[in-house]
Amino acid sequence: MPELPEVQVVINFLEKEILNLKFKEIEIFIPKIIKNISIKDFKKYIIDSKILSITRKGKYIILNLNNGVSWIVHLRMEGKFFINNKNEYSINKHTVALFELDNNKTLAFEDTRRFATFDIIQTKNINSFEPIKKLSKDPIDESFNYNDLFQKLSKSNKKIKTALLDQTIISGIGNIYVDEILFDVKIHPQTIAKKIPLTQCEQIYNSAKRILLDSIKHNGTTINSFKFNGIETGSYQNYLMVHNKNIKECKKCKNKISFIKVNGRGTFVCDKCQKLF
DNA sequence: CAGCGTGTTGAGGA
DNA sequence: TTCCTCAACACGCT
Repeated sequence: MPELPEVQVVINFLEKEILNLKFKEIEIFIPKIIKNISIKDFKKYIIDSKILSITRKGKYIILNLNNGVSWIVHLRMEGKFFINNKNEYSINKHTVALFELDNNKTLAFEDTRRFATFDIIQTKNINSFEPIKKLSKDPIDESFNYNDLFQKLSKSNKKIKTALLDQTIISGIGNIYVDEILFDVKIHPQTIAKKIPLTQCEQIYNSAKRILLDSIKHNGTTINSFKFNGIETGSYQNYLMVHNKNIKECKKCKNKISFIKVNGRGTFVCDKCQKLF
């Protein structure tokens, strides 16, 4: 499900539903999701704590609690939250965890492929938590600077698509939006990153920002599984220009859209519109 | 039945 | 050492 827009939509939903509530009982069905702490301590830190704020770093969701601790969630491929009235959620084989809240509702977490992660860290140490420490800024961050992006890309021998998926170069972008961004700026995904000039880096930044914000406005993209209760399913899939197997020809030049592999990732590209540098 | 996938990491190679 | 690639993670869908 999740790249930056989908993660932000999940956060917007959670903010509306669970801000200022307290966690009560917790059941963990798939223990391996909790990475850096025991189940016992995970429960100890979360039970009876109040959710003060929910923030995002790249694709990480960070729930800040009133005991100085933060619960960090990464949805990876298929992590999903569900909010229900108490006793109305039915536990199934994909249920990872079930949290009882102090307003007679429950927060459930499901993950079909079991790649999602939970971590617990002191809020003041969030930025030294290794996976977050390594993240670069995302394109909707006000302080994002495309000169910095240019500096990083100009040192990289990776293909531009691979570089833009590297969360230490720029965060928040995944396999769908990277294809959309590169189509928008007319750059072929196999272009070597260091060959891209500053002016194109500025365009990449502008496109990325516009596309990600636009997608958030449409509640994200639903290809297979991005849906959860309490919010209408995203609709940005209707606005995608290339990354969708139903798009057979280029919306700009009518050329056939190619499907290639770039570093093992399925990639949609218009060979006519997108220039290889 | 085989192949594929919206993400990330660690092992192994250059 | 540093940079890069690719398999692995786990499971449902085509």
